[in-house]
Amino acid sequence: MHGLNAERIPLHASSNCHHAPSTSCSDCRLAGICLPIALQKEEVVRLEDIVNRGKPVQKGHTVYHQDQEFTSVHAVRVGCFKTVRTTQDGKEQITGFYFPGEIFGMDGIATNRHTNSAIALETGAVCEIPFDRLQELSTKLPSLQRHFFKLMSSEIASDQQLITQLSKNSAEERMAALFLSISTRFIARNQSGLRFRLPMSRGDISNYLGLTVETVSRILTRMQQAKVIDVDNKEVEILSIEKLREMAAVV
Amino acid sequence: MHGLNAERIPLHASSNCHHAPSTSCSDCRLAGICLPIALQKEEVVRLEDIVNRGKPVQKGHTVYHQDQEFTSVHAVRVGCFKTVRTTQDGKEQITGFYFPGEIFGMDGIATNRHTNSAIALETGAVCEIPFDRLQELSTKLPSLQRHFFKLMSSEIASDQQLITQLSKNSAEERMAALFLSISTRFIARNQSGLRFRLPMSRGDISNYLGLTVETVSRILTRMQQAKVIDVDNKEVEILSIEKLREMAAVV
DNA sequence: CACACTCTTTGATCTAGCTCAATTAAAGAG
DNA sequence: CTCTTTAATTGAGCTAGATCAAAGAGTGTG
Repeated sequence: MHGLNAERIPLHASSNCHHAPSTSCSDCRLAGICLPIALQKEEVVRLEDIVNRGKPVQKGHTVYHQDQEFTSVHAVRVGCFKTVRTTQDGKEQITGFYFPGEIFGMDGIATNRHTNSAIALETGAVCEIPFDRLQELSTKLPSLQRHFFKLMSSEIASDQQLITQLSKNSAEERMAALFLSISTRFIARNQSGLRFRLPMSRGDISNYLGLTVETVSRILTRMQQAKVIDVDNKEVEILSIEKLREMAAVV
Repeated sequence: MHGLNAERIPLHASSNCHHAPSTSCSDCRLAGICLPIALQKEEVVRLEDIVNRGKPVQKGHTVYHQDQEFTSVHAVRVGCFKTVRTTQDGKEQITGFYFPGEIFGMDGIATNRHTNSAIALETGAVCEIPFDRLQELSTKLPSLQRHFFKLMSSEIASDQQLITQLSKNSAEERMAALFLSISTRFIARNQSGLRFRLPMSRGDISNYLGLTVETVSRILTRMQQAKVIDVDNKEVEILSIEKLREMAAVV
């Protein structure tokens, strides 16, 4: 990376750029889509108390490793992360991409060990939320408990959506659906849903969607020829969201 | 169905067959693998209080429909259930099979609507656990809260395992892994893990694994020729669990 | 207990997406 | 800025599993 991408970035809470991570949940610009969304002002203060805010993570570095002891869940502060599961015979499967405000790492709760590794797709930062303290706090703040149940349930729903995609949809449909999902998530953070930079490589996309890099590349050119999107390396412009929706044959 | 299968069945709590569902969680023969497992004796009593026990469900009937309001999670008492997600364009995907003692229906928590339908594969029964009361009770019984987080986390882990299977494994590997999983679950209920009756049709298996019926059928005959399993319609005998494990190339 | 389903198996063929191979473009490193 | 490495594209075949077709086995019904 020769320079910082204007969209993402700041690594130090001390930065005074308007995009800089805040030092508290209350005034974090992601409050509206992250954990605090479910809480009252005075409750957020108690949450802040247990959150370890804004740990920087370099591109390609892991937040936690598969099989490592599970202690915390994480919220994306800056950047984009992927969770990867490695099988006994060495195959790797990306199980999710996580954008700012989204929570990841809930896979380890059942066994107390992570079943995935979490890796930064670009230099970014995460907030760490120790799970035992979160659990304790949840018994006192029913809305937090409810929110967490919901979060895990959403994770289940989105995993099942991917299952359906992998099982029933064509390569083109999967790609269209992924672009729509990414677009939606940019919009949730008040960024353009029609023009954005993909944080992940072609390899990541193909792995996640159960395809090969070659197929992904070919479908991108095909979509470009069909004037559905315009792709220049990682820069994507959606030219026709309607066509994209048609292609996605939504799940 | 001309008669009752010796393995599953009894529909009325009043039955005095030793397989009959009990009228309380405490003396349910599934207590060791169902919800009560996480609780103290006196806590189970409070759980019993909110559980609506042993509702019978006829083969092919649904416990709840996709898009229907979510109010309860369910535990399998007798029989086997599948959860099915129907996409906007009419494709169906089975997202899970559930055996006695297992909990299903947690997909609806996030949106308050079910994202799946749950259908009985054979005549059976479920215990209904109203989620609002469960949530309330969870704030008072931390071990119940913890257990529920774990349950949802397991659901996430098993969905991600299926994702990996669909994305990276061959038809044969998927089938082997499914048989291993079913075997393990029979063992958990103190039934034979080497000889059992499949509760689901070839169509269900193929749908779940992202294959066609024809492929499933062909692989079954191939496995039989290789003396890995012996299949007679729905009756399965595992002849070599080692070979099966090799084939599964475990995820 | 015969009829009408539905489910399962088997065979023949086809194709979406994979594999292999080579080229071009981007990103770091010195 | 040049060099090296890694990522992305494009092309030419190949193959696992799909599709199409038909026969055989189960299951339930009047």
